[in-house]
Amino acid sequence: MDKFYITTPIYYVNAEPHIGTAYTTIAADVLARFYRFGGVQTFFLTGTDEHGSKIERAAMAAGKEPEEFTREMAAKFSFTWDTLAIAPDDFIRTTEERHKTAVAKFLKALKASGKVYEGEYEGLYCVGHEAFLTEKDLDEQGNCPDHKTAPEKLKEKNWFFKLSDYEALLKEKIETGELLIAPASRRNEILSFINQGLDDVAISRPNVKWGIKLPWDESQTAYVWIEALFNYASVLDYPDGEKFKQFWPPDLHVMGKDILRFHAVIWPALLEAVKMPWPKKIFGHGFFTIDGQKISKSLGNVIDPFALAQKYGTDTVRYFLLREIPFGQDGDFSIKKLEARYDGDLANGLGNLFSRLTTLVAQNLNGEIGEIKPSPRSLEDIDKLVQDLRFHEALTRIWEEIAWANKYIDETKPWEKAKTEMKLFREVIDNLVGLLYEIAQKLAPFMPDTAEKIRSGLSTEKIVKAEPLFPRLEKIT
RNA sequence: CGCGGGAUAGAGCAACUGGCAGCUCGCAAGGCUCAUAACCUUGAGGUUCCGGGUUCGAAUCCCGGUCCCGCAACCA
Repeated sequence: MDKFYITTPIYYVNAEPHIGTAYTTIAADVLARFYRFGGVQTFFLTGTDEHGSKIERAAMAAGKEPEEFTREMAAKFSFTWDTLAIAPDDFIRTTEERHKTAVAKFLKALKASGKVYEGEYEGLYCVGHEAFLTEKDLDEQGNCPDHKTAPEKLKEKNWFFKLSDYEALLKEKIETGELLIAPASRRNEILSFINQGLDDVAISRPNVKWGIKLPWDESQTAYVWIEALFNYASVLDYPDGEKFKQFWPPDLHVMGKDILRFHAVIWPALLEAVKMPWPKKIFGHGFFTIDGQKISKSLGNVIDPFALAQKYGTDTVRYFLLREIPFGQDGDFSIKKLEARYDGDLANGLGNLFSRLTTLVAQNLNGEIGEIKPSPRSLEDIDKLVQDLRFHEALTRIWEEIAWANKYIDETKPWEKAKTEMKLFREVIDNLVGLLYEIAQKLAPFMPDTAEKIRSGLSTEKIVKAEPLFPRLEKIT
C-alpha cells in the first residue's frame, strides 16, 4: 500500500460531541496512526457539517448568528478531539471557502452529467419549523411535537438526482467486492435495500437559506447531505490539487451504522455521475447503549467524552472503547465497565508489569541494561488484526502477552536469580524488556501517551523505578 | 410475510471460513514478595433460548418457534 486516505463523517454541529462521535473518530485515529507508523503516506480527515435549516434553528435558539454558532461548535469538536489525542491531518468545515468552491465545481459537473432534473417533492410541511417533517417526527396525534400543530401537505420544487439509474452498478460493485462494505451484516443490509429499488433523491432545497447555492439556480441551496459528502474531495482541493492527485479515492470511510446508506448508495452514485473513482471500503460500526439504555437527551444519559478523558485519562478512554466492544457490533457503555477495565487491565495488568520490571532493573542492574534485545515472543499477528479493524482482538492479544510476562516473572523468579545467577537474571530481564518494548510499539496507535512512557522509560541510559502508569482510581477521584 | 442484531457459567462478554466451549469479574483453596492490597497456580460453576434436520462432528450451517433490542433513505 502506498497511501492511505481515511475519513470519519463530518459531524453535524447541532449537537455537541458525544461518546458515539468520539468512538468513530478514535477508531479512525488508531488506523491513521497505525499506517503512519508503518511508513504509509496517510491522510486522516475529520470535520464538521454546518449547513441546513436545523443549524439555522439551533443557532437562533442559542441567540446567535449561524456563522458565530458554527464557529464555536466546530472549535468544540476540534478541542475535544485534541484532548482525546486524535490527530487528523486536516479538519474541514463545510462553511469554509475551499469547500464551497469545490462543491460548486462538483455541482456543475453533476448537472453536466445529465443525471439531474427538476421535479416536485410532496411532504408534510410544518409552518412553525418552516421545514418538512417526516412521519416519524410527528407525535401520536400526527402533530408537530414542538408546535402542536398538524403539518400541511405541501409540494415544493426540487432538483433531483437520478439515483435509480445506478441500481445495477451499485449492486454489481458491492457483490464483487470492488466496493467493500463491512461488516458483512451491513453489506447484506445495503444489498437488500438496493434490491428493494432505489428512488431518485432530491439534491436541493428552495427554502433553506443557510447553504450552498446551486450554480444554475440561485433560488435553491444544495441539500446538506449531498453537499456534505463532498467534503471528502474538497479537502484535497478537488479537482486539480496535488493532494487530490495523491490521495483520491478514499481507502476507508468509517462511520456509525445509521449513515451507512448515504455513504454506500448515494455517495458512490454521485461519484459515478461525475466520473470520479469510488471509495474502496466503507465500514459501519455499531451503536452504544448507556447502562443498557438507548442514548437520548431526554433521558439525560449523554456521555461527554471530554469530561471522561479529563477524569480517567485519554488513553483509558481510547483503550476502553476499542477493547470493550467488538468493532462493528453494538455494545454497552458504563462507568462501571470502564472502571473495571481500568483496574483490571490497565493498573493491575500493564501498569503493574511495567513497575515490576523497572524496579527489578533499577535495583539489580543499577538501571543499566545496554541495548534492548529482540522480543522472545512474536506479536506479528496483531498487525493483521488492526488492518482488519478487529481492534478488540488486537488488544486482547496484547494483553495475552502481558499475562505471559507476569507468569514468566513468577516462574523464573528473577529476584532470586539476581542474588545467585546474574547471567540468568540478565537473560530474563532482556526477554522482558524486549517484549515490553514491542508491546509498547503495538500499543502506540491505541494508547500513544502510554506507549511513549514505556518506550522512553526503557530506552534511557539509566532505568529508574517507574511512576505508576495508571494510579489507583481512589487516588485520582 | 419491511430490514437487521441479540439470547453462551452468578454478572458482563468472546469464539473469522463447522473440529476438545473460552475470557474478565466474582466465589473457594493454595503460592509468591520484584510489583500500584498488585502477580501466579488450582478448583467449583454450562442442556451454548426451545424443537427438529444436515454432518464422522454444530454455539457455528438449514427449517420451525419464543423472548429482547435497533433501524425503516428527501430525519445529518
